[in-house]
Amino acid sequence: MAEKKQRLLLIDGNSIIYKAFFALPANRFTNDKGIHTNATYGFNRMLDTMLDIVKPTLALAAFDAGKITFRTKMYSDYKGGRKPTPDELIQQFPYVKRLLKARGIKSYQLNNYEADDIIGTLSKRAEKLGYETTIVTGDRDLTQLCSNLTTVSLSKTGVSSVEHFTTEHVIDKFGIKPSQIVDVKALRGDNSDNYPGVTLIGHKKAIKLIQKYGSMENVYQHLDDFSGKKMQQHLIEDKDKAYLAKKLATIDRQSPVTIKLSQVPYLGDQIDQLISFYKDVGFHSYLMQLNNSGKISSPKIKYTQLDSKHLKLIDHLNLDKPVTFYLAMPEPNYHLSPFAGFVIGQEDKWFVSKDIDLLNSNPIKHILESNQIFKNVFDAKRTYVGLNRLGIKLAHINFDMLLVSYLLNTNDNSNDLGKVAAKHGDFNIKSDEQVYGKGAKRSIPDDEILLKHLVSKAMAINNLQDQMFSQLKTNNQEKLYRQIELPVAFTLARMEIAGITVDTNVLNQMKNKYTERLSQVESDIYNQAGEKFNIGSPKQLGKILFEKLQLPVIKRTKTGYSTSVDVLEKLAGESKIVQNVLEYRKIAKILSTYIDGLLKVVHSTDHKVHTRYLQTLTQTGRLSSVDPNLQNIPVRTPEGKKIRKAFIPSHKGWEIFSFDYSQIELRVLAAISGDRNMQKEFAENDDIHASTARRIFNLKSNADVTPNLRRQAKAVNFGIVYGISAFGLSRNTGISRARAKSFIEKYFQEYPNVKKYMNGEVDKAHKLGYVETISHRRRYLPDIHSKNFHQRSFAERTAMNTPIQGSAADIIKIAMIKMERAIQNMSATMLLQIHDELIFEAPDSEIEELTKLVPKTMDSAVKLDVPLKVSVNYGKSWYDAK
DNA sequence: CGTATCACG
DNA sequence: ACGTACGTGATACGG
Repeated sequence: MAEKKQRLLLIDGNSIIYKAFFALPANRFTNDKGIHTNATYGFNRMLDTMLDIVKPTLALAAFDAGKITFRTKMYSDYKGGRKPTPDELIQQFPYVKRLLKARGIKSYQLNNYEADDIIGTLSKRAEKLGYETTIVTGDRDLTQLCSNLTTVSLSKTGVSSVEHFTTEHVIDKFGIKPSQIVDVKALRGDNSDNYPGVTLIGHKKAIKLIQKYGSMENVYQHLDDFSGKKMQQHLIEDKDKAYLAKKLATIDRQSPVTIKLSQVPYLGDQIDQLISFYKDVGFHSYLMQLNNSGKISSPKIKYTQLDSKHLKLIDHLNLDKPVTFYLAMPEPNYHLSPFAGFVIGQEDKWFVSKDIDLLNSNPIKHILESNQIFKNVFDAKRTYVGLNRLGIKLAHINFDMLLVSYLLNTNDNSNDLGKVAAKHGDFNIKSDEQVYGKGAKRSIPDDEILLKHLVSKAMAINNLQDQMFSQLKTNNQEKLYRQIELPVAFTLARMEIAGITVDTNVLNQMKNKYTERLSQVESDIYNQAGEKFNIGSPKQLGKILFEKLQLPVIKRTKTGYSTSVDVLEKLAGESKIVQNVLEYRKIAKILSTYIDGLLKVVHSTDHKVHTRYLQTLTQTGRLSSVDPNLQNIPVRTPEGKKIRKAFIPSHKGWEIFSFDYSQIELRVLAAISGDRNMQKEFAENDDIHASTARRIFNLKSNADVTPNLRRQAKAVNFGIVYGISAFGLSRNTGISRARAKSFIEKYFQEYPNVKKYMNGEVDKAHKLGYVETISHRRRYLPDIHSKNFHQRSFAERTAMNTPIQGSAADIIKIAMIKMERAIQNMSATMLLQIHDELIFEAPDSEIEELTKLVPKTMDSAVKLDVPLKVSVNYGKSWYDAK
């Protein structure tokens, strides 16, 4: 019987690890211990690709042994002048070697030799035995080893894609045979390895010569061919260099490699080692992949499929302990999503069904609505809204896994239970994308797969609660969770359900008016440009403005000319077409985003829009709003502001109310910095920007402050809140850098504790790795240690800004919870939150009460050393509530 | 699916 | 010398 065909995979360890390091952003890949893992991750990606292609029977990874090799003895400057290997990469060598071992691949190095020589020697031995060899490297020079049995796979910039070089491919691509690569290098040298070839012979000329003469030596046999040319002289003078270069470039295929091919079988993944390795470095996606590959025996999922005849089984649950519940809605928009099924249970008792009607039967309904029985869920708000559609009032939540995960680390803001579970060490849950598919292929899978998936989710919620709660306690975040985030989830759910009424007639009338205005401006622009083009395409617009019409280029983007407002505004003075483009943009934006966009999402049944607040997304603790976003409805321009006329009360004889915190972020700053001067100004109800102007411009009293000075001071106050720099301030206000710098210095003199606060937050971020708000909401800032100036500066500004923006977010959340309780006996309804502003609707009869009650509740939400101020407006539409 | 632009606090 | 203001979402374009 013929012996089994052997396939050998040889890995150029050093080369691949370097390539991976520079291909993937180092700071995107850091584990909990702060160790970079980008090269390790990239290396593993390469392994996946190569193992899949080659399916090796033998495998070895070769590494350089050190700086001193036989080549440095020949030529001391060999590889001289290279930058030292970055620390972040050196750290990863032990990881990569452990990874290789866990994946069943031996690592090998040899004193005095480079990885290339080990690979050259072993591939030669393999050829003699008739083995197929694949060499994976990032170094082109190794293509000199190509033969009919040996392929060189060169990894490209993206780590996992490779280009396979066979003998034919080398000839095709380089125009010479593999063995002639060293001849080319003999003539041209190698800059990166720091040895010269022949003066004035570069890559192209060297190839031409070798194509003609076959080898470097043969070029020297025919020196006469070059008589009379400069090149002859160079060839003669640099002959020694050329011969040395050839020696340096030639891979030693007879090196004293001690390991035998029979000693490097490819063993395949060593599952236990690999799991512990992936856990140590934090490769969650690989753990999930391993899990889904079926290579790990996952815990048995035992469940009972429930039907209407067997609801009695639920009585076996211990209702003194929390019951875990999961409601499956495959679409992101839970106001509209169909229901796919549900799970209810605890510990080792799980009941699952696709029959949603069962939820309205007892004892399930009773359990969900009970104020005595604790429930565990993933995303309380989503679950509440879903159940509300079925007429069930979810109450008494103990553990919301999504919310807790977000509070523990705002960076982990995935909404997928499988991914969140993996972050907390449970790798047995598939992501929804894996189960339902994505894009056009999305569908509900077969019952067995679906039900198992749902049960596995509920089990993860059940299994992770203790561990995640204990972390919450360690972080001192229990109050934040139980008294702010969890209650506000329900407040938000009820606001979303309430929705806000939209008068589509108003929008449709605006649509007609603006469409006509847009086509007028459009034809003006075409006339002024002398041709038709797509005004909405920055590329085409740039061509017209900066090439055809020769307007001065003020700013560029990565891809071409910038045509953003600040650029166009600078050009508007000299050009009518630019004014028209600005007008066109403004109207087009209102039409597409606000008129058409809103009309698309108004529910036909109740004439309302029901936004969804994302409670676990932002890094600061703010909410965001989607589908539609009601936190960015226009207000700054008269044309845009008219959109607000479409937002009206849901009943005749009602009003829309707006309650605004005035300068809440500056007040928070005054409070948490403890700056007496700023506190005093707020206590005395001064115009804060005027007071700032008085201070930085050395005026006697606020009465001396001109509108222009006040405007500049206001900009400085904004800058302070954002984590100021002179550069940022000058850029944003148009004042000189020097002037901006002097403003900031004076500001810090006048408000000394603000400066102390800023420095203190940056220090905290350095020492602890995070900053926090007044309610202990945390934001981790790994980039604070970055060596990259840009990234580090950003982390520093974030350290200053997050406690301010985040504490303001805490305050309004507290106010919302209190507000809901305060109006529970009124008809008034809270509808929207826009960061520092709450929108209500209420009957005329409640105007007086509400306009007193809301500000009182909002300004007493928390106790600060600074008063909070709330302004009130109301009217027949949101537009009129001004 | 990434980039540019622009809407809000 | 370096060279960014903080936090979001929706839309249109174009590869």
